[in-house]
Amino acid sequence: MSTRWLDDTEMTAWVRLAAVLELLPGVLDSQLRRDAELTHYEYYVLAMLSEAPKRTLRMTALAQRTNATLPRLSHVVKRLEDRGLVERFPCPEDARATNARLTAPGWKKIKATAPGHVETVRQHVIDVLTPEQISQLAAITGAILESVDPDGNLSAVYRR
Amino acid sequence: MSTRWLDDTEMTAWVRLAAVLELLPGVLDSQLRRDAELTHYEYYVLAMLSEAPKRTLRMTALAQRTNATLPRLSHVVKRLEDRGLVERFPCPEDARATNARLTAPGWKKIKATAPGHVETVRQHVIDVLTPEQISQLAAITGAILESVDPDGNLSAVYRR
DNA sequence: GCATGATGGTTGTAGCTACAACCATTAGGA
DNA sequence: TCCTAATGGTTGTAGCTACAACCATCATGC
Repeated sequence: MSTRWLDDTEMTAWVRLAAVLELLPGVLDSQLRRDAELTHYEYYVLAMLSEAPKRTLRMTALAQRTNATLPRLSHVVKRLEDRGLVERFPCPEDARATNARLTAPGWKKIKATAPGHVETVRQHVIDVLTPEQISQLAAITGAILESVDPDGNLSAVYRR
Repeated sequence: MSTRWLDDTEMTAWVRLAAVLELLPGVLDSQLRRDAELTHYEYYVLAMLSEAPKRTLRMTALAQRTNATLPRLSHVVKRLEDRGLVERFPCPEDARATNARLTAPGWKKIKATAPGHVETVRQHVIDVLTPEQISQLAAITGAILESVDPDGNLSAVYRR
């Protein structure tokens, strides 16, 4: 079976997407590390908790919302717990499960950090695109996510 | 100064892009690790060398083409050298510089690996998009790269 | 010539992630 | 009532990346 290579247009799109994949996370990480001593992933964990009812989520649900595996989340939450930004406690309804809850310092942290982070996202993504392009980007990334994660095991959030 | 928060459309686009940033690299990495014992970044290094004249590039040029910092590249090339896929030698014109060259086994490796990798890229990105969306993606990622890397210090490749 | 700064690259190390192994609890049958 | 499989989560460890420190060479001005 012969390979279907990429044509020029496809190659341009892919090479640029690959570059974004490589560079953008670093930009987000370094702003957050500099201003808040958080990685982008840690920020996302705090942000998802801050929007949840009672600022509490089960580990599995939190992993799904943050597009991560459970082992990764477990390590990250432990570190956040050591820093006093999050606390864990056993789930009353299911003894297997663990709940993660944002603490008061965690809430203050995310409140203080959000504006700078949103500004960074605007600067490098949103504000460099036209409104049409923003809609296009949502459709394109939606299609990619469908194929990367067809069952929505991770990232339930991106579905409308 | 008050924060300009994201509206619904902007938020959808950003959340999905963030999910792609988190999930797609893992998909690419695991295919390559499974089929060729290479990370996506290592693959890219070999691929850029394979397209260069004499399959040779200076470390700085290679770092630029692969969107990486020099320290990162240096570590990766050392590992590839240990595996016999790449070799390094001092640059004749500038004694400060180092050239990296693809070896014969490295050439065979990239030749054998490329079809499977292209297939993965097609499956998860190219083939899930319409031709219009592929053009849109190139424009969108181009704009993002302009802001992330305005001087083209990294990633000179994405420029037309 | 020879300082001084810029350029090109390597190395050491701390910290995060992936993967696999593992344990506890729950659910579903027979 | 067990037995088994599935679910929910944690832990250990190897391996990669980021950051800073470092060294050598080149270029410039005087």
